[in-house]
Amino acid sequence: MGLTKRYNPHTIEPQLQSMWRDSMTYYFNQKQSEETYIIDTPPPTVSGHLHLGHVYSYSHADFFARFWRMNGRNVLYPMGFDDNGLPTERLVERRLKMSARDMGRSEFIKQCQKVSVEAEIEYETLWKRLALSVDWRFTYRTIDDDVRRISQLSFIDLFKKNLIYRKRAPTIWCPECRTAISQADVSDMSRESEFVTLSFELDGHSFPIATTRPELLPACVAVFVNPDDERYGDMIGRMLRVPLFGQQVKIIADPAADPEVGTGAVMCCTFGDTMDVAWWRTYDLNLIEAISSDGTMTDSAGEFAGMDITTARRSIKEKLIGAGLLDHKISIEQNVRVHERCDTPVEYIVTSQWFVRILENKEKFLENGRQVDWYPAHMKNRYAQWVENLSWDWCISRQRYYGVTFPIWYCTECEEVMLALESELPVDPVESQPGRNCSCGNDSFTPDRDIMDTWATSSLTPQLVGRWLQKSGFDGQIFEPISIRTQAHEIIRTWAFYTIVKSQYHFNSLPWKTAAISGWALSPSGSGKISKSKGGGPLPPMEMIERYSADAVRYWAASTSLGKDAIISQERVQAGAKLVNKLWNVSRFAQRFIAEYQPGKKIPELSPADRWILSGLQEVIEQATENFRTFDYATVKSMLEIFFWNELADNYLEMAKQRLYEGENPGFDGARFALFQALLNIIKLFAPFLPHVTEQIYQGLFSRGEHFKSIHLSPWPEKEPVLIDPSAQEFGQVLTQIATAVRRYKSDNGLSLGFELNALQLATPDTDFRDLLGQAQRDIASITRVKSINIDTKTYPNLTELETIGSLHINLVGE
RNA sequence: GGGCGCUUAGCUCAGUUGGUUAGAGCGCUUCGUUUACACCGAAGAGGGCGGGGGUUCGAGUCCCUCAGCGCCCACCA
Repeated sequence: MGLTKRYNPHTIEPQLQSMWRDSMTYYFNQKQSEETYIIDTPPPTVSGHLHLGHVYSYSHADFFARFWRMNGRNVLYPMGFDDNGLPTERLVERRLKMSARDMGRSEFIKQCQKVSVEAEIEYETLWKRLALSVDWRFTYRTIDDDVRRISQLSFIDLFKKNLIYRKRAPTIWCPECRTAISQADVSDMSRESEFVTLSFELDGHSFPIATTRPELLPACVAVFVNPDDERYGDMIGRMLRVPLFGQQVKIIADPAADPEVGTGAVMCCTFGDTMDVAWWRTYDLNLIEAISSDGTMTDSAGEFAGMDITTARRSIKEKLIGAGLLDHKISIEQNVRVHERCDTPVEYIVTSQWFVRILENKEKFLENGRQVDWYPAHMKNRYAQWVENLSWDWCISRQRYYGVTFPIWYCTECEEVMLALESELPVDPVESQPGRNCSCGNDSFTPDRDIMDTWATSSLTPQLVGRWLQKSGFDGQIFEPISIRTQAHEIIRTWAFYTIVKSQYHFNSLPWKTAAISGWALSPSGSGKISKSKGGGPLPPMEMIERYSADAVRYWAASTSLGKDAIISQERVQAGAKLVNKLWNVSRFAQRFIAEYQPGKKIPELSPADRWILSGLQEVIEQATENFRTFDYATVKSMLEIFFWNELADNYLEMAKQRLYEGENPGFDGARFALFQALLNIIKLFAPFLPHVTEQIYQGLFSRGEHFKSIHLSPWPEKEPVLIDPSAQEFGQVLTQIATAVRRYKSDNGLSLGFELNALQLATPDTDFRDLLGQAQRDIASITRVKSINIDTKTYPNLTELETIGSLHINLVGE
């Protein structure tokens, strides 16, 4: 099969994708005994729209998959979909403009499933079009039965190991989503806020206290001052009267109260922030719940009961002003903690939730983090810092609907937990009953109606991928660390951390040996000029692929190294498209000489140019391989590009052309051999990045000789030590410089590069140098288009001097 | 407040363990249809590597320091 004149990615790419699918190119071989390479790639969560950030980091995983596959590993590269949980729920609520509560549990779940399926199709279509070399037979969905079974089993295992507990306690709460959330679900948001100073009352006198949250006055249970604050020294232990609400609260001294802030006295409410929670615990204070789980004020707020938080704050302030109890207010920039899924400020309210014990094992998790190889290495710090700063156990229960249910019921008599049996999993406790008696003899139970945090399930992806407990999968079960986790940096604190937790608790092992952390793709809009000059933001991934090709988009994704954020750049994608085209054209040029050719065992006689390019090739093979092993795909890509374009295409081919065109001549075999080797190896090295064009070239020129059905199943290049020749590489530089000197002459004189010059004189007193130049006569003549080359010991008068390189003088004869 | 990363041509980025005149792509200038390619080729212009100090025969490359940007974490009455 020959190469067509033009390479059209829009038709070829889908054709190749079908071919790979039909010939099961990316299948993991379950029977094969070769070393496996198992990839734990993020199951994307339903987000509503796909962007190039997805393409960016998933491409990186695919580079590794393809590299290791060509290196003989039996690669298992599955895809998953994290369809359960709040992201899907939020999306459904947004789309239908209706809350889950209003829709009803079963209808809502139905809608979530529908949206999940649609989103998954969209993802799968994109992944396939991008040519991720996924084995789609192993796809998992976090809402599927077998995944729910594993997730519930995980719960039961943790329960039996006493690593999980249920407790009624202050919990981080999202009033918008009306569920408990975990520390990891919280992020910061900066906003304008009003810091007001209120008059508390001490023995008939005003006692000013500043706060941003006057609506919490009904929940005020104490006031704290710093023990060293002279203003308050004699007031400690006395009682204050809370404005408007009238309850009496004690003044307590605690070093955490900062004399510099506000009036130095701070009210403690149950609960305004984590400090309040800590004080409440330490001093065993009263509990007054001012805010209910739906984000409205409770009866404790008296006339303000039922108002939402913002309205209550405003109303209470107005009332305070009216009563002359609000001294003054100032505007401040305040950082508030918000639920990252909806940006709603979180509250701390007392509820019963399930927690996984993580605080007591921080040290172990830090140790495990140190044992993982992080790429880039500094991502390890990010993990460590998160673990060190953890201050809550992992709350895994959510008062939501679409997710994995807890496999438990509570006895209506003694409230003891009844676990489902492993054989019953997956189970929805709302839909069934234990069918056996509680240890107290009672046979009536209430189900746990919550669902699990989505991370409680996705933290098991190494086990899902490893087919934990599935007899239908591999022989045996894979619990040992799998090869690699690829993910972006923002979910180190969630996905990476929780995965380490689960593997530790279930198997006392690491989940994976290596974590490769990608950065983000950033929109160019923030950086000014680019978006202005090109108009508008980045294209959606599918449009980008359609406009330029999947290979071109992948090229962009390979252009910024692991861990770094990449600006989305159409220019960069375009450069990828040009590279694809160049690869095609070089191959079309080569086709004429190597289509029927198969190099023999014996290396033919090589010209200096042949030796130069072949030695350079060995160096590229070696360095590309080394860099790929340390996940530095970006260096590999750029090194290949320079070698291919600047050295092979721009210079070597010009040096070899004469010998190639002439056919049977003493230099022909060498040129053909070098061209064959260089091109075959280059397309193999490019294959992980540009799977389509390299495959098409391989099918056209090389597969017949190599006997592999796909370049992606062919072996990765290995360097040939006999072809390594440092002096040839040095001399290659000289050849290039001679070419440049002549090209400059033509350029300066407005001559075409094809213009035939009569004679070139190369003069040097160095005998060995002259000998080499003699061997390279045809190489030089070919690239310079000079009819004759005179090699002399010294220059003569009346020559046009073009360049001097060391002892070598390059002169033009008689023009 | 703590941590991490970044700061190299107009733009987007490479610059290995410190070593000759700092690189690429895009953009720009001039020129050019050579039996692969105008999605091309050639020749150029353009930066002295954020500021300052130091180590060294020699530093984008190591050390100190300052500044700006970004991210993470903490605080956030």
